[in-house]
Amino acid sequence: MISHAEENYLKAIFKISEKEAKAASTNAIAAEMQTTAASVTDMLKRLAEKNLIDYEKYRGVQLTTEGSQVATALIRKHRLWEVFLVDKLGFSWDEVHDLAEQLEHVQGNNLIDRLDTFLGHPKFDPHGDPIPDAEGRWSFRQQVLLSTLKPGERAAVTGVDDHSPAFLQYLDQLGLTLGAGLELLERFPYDQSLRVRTPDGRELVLSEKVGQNLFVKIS
Amino acid sequence: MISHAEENYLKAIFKISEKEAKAASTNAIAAEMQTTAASVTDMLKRLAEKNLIDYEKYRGVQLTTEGSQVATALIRKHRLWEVFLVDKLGFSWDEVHDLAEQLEHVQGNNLIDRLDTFLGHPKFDPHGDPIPDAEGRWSFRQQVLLSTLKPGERAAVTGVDDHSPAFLQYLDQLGLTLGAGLELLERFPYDQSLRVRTPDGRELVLSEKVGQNLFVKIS
DNA sequence: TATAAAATTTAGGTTTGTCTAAAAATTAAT
DNA sequence: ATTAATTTTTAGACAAACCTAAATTTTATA
Ligand SMILES: [Mn+2]
Ligand SMILES: [Mn+2]
Ligand SMILES: [Mn+2]
Ligand SMILES: [Mn+2]
Repeated sequence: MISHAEENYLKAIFKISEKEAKAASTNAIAAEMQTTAASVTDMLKRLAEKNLIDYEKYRGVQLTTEGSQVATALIRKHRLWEVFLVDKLGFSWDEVHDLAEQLEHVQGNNLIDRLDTFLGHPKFDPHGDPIPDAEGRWSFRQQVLLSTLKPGERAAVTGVDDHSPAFLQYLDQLGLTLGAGLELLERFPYDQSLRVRTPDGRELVLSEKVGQNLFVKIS
Repeated sequence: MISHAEENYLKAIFKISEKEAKAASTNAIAAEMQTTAASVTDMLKRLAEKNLIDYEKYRGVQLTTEGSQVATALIRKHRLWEVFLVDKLGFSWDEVHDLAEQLEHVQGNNLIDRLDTFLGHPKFDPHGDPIPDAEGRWSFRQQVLLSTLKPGERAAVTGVDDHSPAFLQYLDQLGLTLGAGLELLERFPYDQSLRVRTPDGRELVLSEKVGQNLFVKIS
C-alpha cells in the first residue's frame, strides 16, 4: 500500500532525476514538494523502508525499479486525466494541473486503461508532455527550445517547459498554442528577444524567457 | 476546509437520516462507516465544532443546513461520477461504487458542473438513485418495491435498494437491469416468492428478498 | 588545513483519524 | 424500582505526515 503523499514524493524524485542524472538531494525534493527538508528526510526513510528508493544518508536518493514504475504510472494517470479535462470537459490547459494532481491518486483496476481507450490512446498531454503507455514506455518527439532556432527556420509549437498558468495564459493570448506554426525572423542581440511571424501573417516579439520555455518542432 | 473523512461521515449521517426521521445514533453511523463507536464520537465532536451537525451527547446527531448541503453536494458528485464510469468508460453498475467513492472527493471549481454538462445533466445514476442538481434539488420518481405489486400488474425496473455487487450481478444475470419490463404473475404464499414474466416471454421466480430490494414503476 | 557556510538529519511536538479497553449513561427487562 | 443489557463516551495509544529548532555532516572558502 502506497499513500498519496508517498506517491507524490516518488513523482517529485522522478522529475528531479529526469533533469539531473545524479541522485536527488533532500533540498531539491523539498523545493519540488514545497515542504521542509526535515519532512523530506522523514519520508525518505519510509520510502527506503518500502524499497521504493535507494537512500544513503547525506548522499541523496535514487528511485528503485519499483519506485520508478510507481512514478511512471502516476505520471501516466496525471496526464491522461489532463487530456480528459481538456478534450472532454472543455477546460483550458492552464486550469487542469491541480485537478489532475488529485485525480492521479484515484486507484482502481481498469480505470486508467479504460480512460486511455476512451480518450483514444493519446501520446501527449495538453502541455505536449509524453504519456507513458500501460507498460511504462515513453514516446519521444524531436523538439527543441524556440530559443535555439536560427532566423529563417519554420517550426510548430509542441510543448512548454514552464507549466505555470501565467505562461500558458500568455501563450493563449499570443495564439501560440500546441500545433501553432511560426517562423523565426530575427534575434535581437541586445536582449536575445525574438521576432517571429505566425502563419496568419502576424508578427510577434517574444522575450528570451519565452524562447527558453517553449518547445517547437522544426518543419 | 472539510476533510475527506469528514465528508464521508456527513454522507453517512445523511443516508441514515433519509431512512429514519429521528437523530442518527453513534452506532448506526459506526455501522455505516464500518468503524468503531469511539471513532465516531471523536468525529462527531469535530463536526459539531464546525457547525456541520447538531450534536447532543448520548442523543445522536442531525445535520445542520450546512452539513446537509455538503452531504448533498457529495452525493451529487458520487452519482455523476458513477454515470461517467458506466456511460463513458463502460464499467458495469456493480463495479463503480468504490471508484466513485474516491472521485467524489476531488474538488475544483467547475469540475462537477462541467462533468454534469458533459454527461447531459442526468437525473438518475446507474442504480436508479436521483442526482441532486447544482442547487441541491432532488428529482423524485414514482416507484415502489417489486414486492408490493399485485398479480397482473406490469412495471419497469427503476432502481435497487441493495447496492451490493452480488445483487447487481444477479440482476444482470436475470436480465433485470434498469428499464427492464416485467409482469407479476403470481405470489406464492408459502415464502412470498414471485413469479414474473419478462417482455421476451421468459418466466422467472424471484425470492422475497429480491422483491424487497428492487424498485419498479408501475406502467 | 582550519574555519565558515550550506545541506542534512535528529529531536521533539502537533494534527488528523484511527484503535482497544474501561467508565458512564441510557434503555430494557425483571 | 432495581437490576441487567446496551449504547455511548472517555482515556490512553498509535501511525502518518507535517512542523520548528537544534545538532550533525558535508562542502566550500580563506
Ligand atoms: Mn500537470
Ligand atoms: Mn501536463
Ligand atoms: Mn455508489
Ligand atoms: Mn449509485
